[in-house]
Amino acid sequence: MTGEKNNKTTIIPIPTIRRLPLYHSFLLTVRDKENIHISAPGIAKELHIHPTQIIKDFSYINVKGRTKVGYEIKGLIKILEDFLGYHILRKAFIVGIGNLGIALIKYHEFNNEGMEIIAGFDIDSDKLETNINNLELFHINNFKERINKTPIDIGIIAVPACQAQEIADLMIKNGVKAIWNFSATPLSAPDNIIIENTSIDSSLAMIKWKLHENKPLIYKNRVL
Amino acid sequence: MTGEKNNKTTIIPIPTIRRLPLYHSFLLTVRDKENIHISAPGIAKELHIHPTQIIKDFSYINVKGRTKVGYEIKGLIKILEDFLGYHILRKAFIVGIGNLGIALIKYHEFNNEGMEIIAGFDIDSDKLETNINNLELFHINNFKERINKTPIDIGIIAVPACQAQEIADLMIKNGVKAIWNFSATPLSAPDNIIIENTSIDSSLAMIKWKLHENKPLIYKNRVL
DNA sequence: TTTTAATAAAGAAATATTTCCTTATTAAAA
DNA sequence: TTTTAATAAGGAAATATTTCTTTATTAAAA
Ligand SMILES: NC(=O)c1ccc[n+]([C@@H]2O[C@H](COP(=O)([O-])OP(=O)(O)OC[C@H]3O[C@@H](n4cnc5c(N)ncnc54)[C@H](O)[C@@H]3O)[C@@H](O)[C@H]2O)c1
Ligand SMILES: NC(=O)c1ccc[n+]([C@@H]2O[C@H](COP(=O)([O-])OP(=O)(O)OC[C@H]3O[C@@H](n4cnc5c(N)ncnc54)[C@H](O)[C@@H]3O)[C@@H](O)[C@H]2O)c1
Repeated sequence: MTGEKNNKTTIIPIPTIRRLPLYHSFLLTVRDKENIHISAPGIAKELHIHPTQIIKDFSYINVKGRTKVGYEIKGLIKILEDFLGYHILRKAFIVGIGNLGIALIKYHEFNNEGMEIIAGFDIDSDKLETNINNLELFHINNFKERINKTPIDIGIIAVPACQAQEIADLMIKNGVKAIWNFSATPLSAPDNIIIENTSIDSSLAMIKWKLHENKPLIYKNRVL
Repeated sequence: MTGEKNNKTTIIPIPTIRRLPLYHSFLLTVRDKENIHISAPGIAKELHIHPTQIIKDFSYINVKGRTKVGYEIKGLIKILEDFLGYHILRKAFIVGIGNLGIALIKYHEFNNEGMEIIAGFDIDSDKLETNINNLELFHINNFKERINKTPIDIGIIAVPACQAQEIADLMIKNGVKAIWNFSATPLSAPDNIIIENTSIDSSLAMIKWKLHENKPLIYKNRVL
């Protein structure tokens, strides 16, 4: 949340945090191209984010650019990765080895972004037979036992909406610090538990509403 | 974007739109339970959204509650579905029949939320052999031909980041109105094209940053 | 019937976030 | 070398969003 600037503590806006991985991803695509530097307007053109927004975002994480030149690409990538903790590998369990669960397990990029899924759980024994990246799969009844053996930080929920709260409670009871919820139902949790709702259905709602209204956004350039 | 209130046009905040499907999903879980009504504080307790926020959100779509009683659940569900256009089925193509693409194709709930995926495309011919829900699969080279035969509103991008812009350009050139982008790279598009970036990686970044900072949110109750 | 307490509504205030404006810097062009 | 134009930076302003406060309503309790 905080970044030091001189001595003052500045508060980093949540939307800024959400944009940082976008910058990171974009910068990877321009690294090793002809230029060593990229300017805010240069990024803005591709990402449809206002250039001063980009400069502000970078200033929150104490990144300074050079006038007339911009930002050094590789250095910026490094700073973003450090800030976002890509080099600190957090252990995770995933519950729900369904369609989405399998996609998440197979997505290797998470390892580069600092999350390692080390076990999967399902209530359906048939699902435990499948081999996905050699991931260890267990029945949900074994959750407590496994987490006691290997404590984890992140619990990923990919079960149907009606089961999500139950699994969340199980995770919280067993010391999970952060819950990543892919079900459409928001979860109840104590304030000390980090909850991230990735609601794919909310995204669809946004698209459908924009199609229906067919009006420009209030903040034209807002990407997230 | 707009809701009529008396004669004045009110602007609906984007975060409100994103919360509406969460209310909808939650209300489904309490429908057919003992109570006919639910109050804003009642919803707030489960969803960790401030009760006055909920009342405000509902007021934007002209939903009125009854003092001491709250909101009639079934009627509210209906209004939300109408507002979000769940009953208007929009046609969609999906490009990228990989791990995530398959999960999205298999997710039947989209049909209830007003989106029907009617064809899939990939560059890898092997992928076109797989049978997923009997969906018609084509080589990406046939995109233009297929869209001319059956115009669609929504193009879903589930290809690797480096290919995403190319596919977006193809979609735009062929009249797609809205692009739903699951790749980590934000896309460039003319202003009249609706772009929705569902950045799963941004969500992870948020979790990792909160784990690292271990500080409360500024807006405590913010769920999206 | 009267009182109490829970609630919605509406507007005000507080807070958060983006965009604008002005200045300073500096690479590249003249 | 001097000028020009592109850019970053920092603060101000504008805008957006959430939260608070007050008031009115009404179901339930007394
Ligand atoms: N697939 C998608 O593209 C998609 C899109 C939007 C939202 N979602 C959400 O993601 C979640 C998962 O979706 P899906 O398509 O993978 O569903 P799915 O039905 O394919 O998989 C759900 C899995 O959870 C398991 N499960 C159910 N109850 C369980 C329990 N108590 N403990 C452990 N495992 C349990 C099931 O056996 C199944 O394997 C759902 O909440 C869905 O709404 C998915
Ligand atoms: N799987 C996940 O859980 C996950 C998580 C976060 C982000 N993503 C993003 O979603 C996207 C898809 O991820 P995935 O895991 O399904 O990857 P994947 O590699 O499994 O699938 C990608 C598919 O796209 C196809 N493809 C490549 N170039 C193409 C082209 N030009 N035209 C048509 N098809 C083409 C490939 O043949 C492949 O089938 C990626 O951008 C990824 O970053 C996925």
